[in-house]
Amino acid sequence: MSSATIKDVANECGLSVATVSRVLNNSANVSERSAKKVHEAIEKLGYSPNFLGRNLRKRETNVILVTMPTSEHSFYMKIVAGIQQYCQSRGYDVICASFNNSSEVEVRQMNMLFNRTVDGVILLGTSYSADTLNKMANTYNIALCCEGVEGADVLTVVVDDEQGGYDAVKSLIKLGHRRIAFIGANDNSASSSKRKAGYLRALGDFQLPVDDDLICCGTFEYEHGGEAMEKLMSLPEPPTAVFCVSDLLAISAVHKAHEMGLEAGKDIAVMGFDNITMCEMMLPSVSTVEQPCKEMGELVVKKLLANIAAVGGEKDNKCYIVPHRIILRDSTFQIK
Amino acid sequence: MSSATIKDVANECGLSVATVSRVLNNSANVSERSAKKVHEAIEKLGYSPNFLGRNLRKRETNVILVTMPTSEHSFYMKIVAGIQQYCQSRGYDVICASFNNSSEVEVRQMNMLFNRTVDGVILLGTSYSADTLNKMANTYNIALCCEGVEGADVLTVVVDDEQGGYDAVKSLIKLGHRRIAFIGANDNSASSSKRKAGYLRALGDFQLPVDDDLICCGTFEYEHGGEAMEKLMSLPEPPTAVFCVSDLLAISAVHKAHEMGLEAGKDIAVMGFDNITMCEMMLPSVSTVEQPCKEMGELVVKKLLANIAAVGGEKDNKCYIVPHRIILRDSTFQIK
DNA sequence: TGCACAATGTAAATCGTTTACATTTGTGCA
DNA sequence: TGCACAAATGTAAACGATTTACATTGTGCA
Repeated sequence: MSSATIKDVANECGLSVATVSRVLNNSANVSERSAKKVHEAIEKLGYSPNFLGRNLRKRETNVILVTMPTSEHSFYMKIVAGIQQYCQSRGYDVICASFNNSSEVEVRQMNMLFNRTVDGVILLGTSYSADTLNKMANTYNIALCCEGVEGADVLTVVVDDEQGGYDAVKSLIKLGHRRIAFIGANDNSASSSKRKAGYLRALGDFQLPVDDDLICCGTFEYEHGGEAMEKLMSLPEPPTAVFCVSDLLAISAVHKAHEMGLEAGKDIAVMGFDNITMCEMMLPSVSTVEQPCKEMGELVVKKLLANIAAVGGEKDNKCYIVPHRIILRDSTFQIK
Repeated sequence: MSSATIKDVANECGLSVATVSRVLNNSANVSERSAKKVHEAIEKLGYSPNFLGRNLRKRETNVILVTMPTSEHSFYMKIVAGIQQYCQSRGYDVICASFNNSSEVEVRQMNMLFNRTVDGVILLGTSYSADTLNKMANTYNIALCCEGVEGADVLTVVVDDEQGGYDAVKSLIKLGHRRIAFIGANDNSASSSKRKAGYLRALGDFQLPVDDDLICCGTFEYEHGGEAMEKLMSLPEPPTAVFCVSDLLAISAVHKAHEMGLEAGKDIAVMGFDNITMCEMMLPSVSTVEQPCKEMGELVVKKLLANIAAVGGEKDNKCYIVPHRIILRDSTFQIK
């Protein structure tokens, strides 16, 4: 538990630092006898290599930064778990940083990429424009996950949000619902606006009318779900089902319904998106469109590390679509 | 957005590297005119100092590592938010890493401290023994938060768990409950065992009998809450209230009660600990003992940074107690 | 003019590691 | 035995910044 250097190890075992370094990096051309001596010295001194020195020389850090708008959504942490798992097996470390929805803080954090504190960044949502992202991707290794940016030719891993929205609404229709509301963020969010497009396409496919009163666009904040729900259920002809673009909004809607004396899963069907852990814990449990968080995290970091390893070569800037899945629980029900 | 070096900056503004460095480090004896020129050059080149080079020389990294048993509990992320906020204002960065309840991974992560990749570590729960922690604290800067370790003379920030348990149970007693159960982890967890001690003291103070059938020790896992609840409510004489050592366990208990046809807040009172965001979102909302997460995070990192700054001096290894607060919501009720 | 002092430059050392290149050692074969 | 060649090891520069001793220049004031 000390701070021995490679020099100390070299002295201890009577070899040069170069040889010690070679042993450390499993390079060829080291005799077994020397390797053994080095390992003994390392053991004895409790030596572990200093990352700063190593990385300064190697011009890489083996650290991946994950940035997110807020760290308090368990959805993000699920993705981080997937990223971490894959990184662990590849000798990379993961830094998480949330920029609290402040683009100023986000810029500050991205400096870690520019000054080579980290080898790559995965953005779980961003305030950067497609243009800026494209420029960054030229020089540095970045990737988007969960939340794509229209027009950004950057490595991206997302579910098919439009299809997810479509499938969610279709499943409500299959349950007999005809008057289905939408609660989402505004169209600045790519994911929200695509899920809305899916909602509209499903209505169209099943010859259901689009009623603007049933479409509530606002933010991803918890409060918006309840406010929208209150408005919806006070309509002369309220919906029998609500599709929300996030589980948090759905839970807020369930909550507000309860306050209004309505029971989700009986008086009103509520469907979310993401499948955060809370969905199962809620009473009633919340139906949703599952995003395979862990798999998304693993995939995005796998591709990102491949880009980092591809020194001179062409980088992968494709958009990967991972499969979503409808999960019906107690907050939705069949209309008789 | 390039990777200019301090040399490039020096060339750009026609000054020497030394002067640029002096400006960067706010050292005295630099004319305003030069400082201005340097800043302009920095601006123009988009320069930011290479973290590795700087910190290798300065023997510090300005990074704090926060380790936790799992990243998927929002409770931890609330504390991290507090830590981050304070660090941001002090020019420190925060790394989060969860060791997934594996002491092997935890050891691996702590290497970041030993090889000087980070300046200090805050442990939100640990598998290290008091002995090992004490040894570490001799050479390195570490702190415990939320979960203390008995016998560890290490900087610590916690609530008074015993008193928290006491107050929770006392508040249930004040609501008229006489038969109160306990759901907790086993006594390896300092926090759980202290909260249990508080539970027992409260029963004693109010002359209520201790019934071993009402004491369910297991783990912090979600499942344990439900299992314990099932056992409790199947007793010949079931409790009218349950105190759980975490909100997650409480929510699990509420859930199981529901499955058994019992309504928390009406048929059985349930009280948790922590005040995670989910408490307010649940139906019924969950009564709890609040831990001031953000304040705890700020306090622990403030003290840790002070220790880091105190180069030669004596380190602060005190245990700071922050105030908890009882919050009564819908999952508890007055017995008539 | 000359002295003191502030501002700046020069250049080397340093942090811990990796690595290109140089050197030594060892082995097999003629 | 001696030579060639490979294997093993050593040497020293490099990575990018900071720090420092020392040298130089410029400025104001007595």
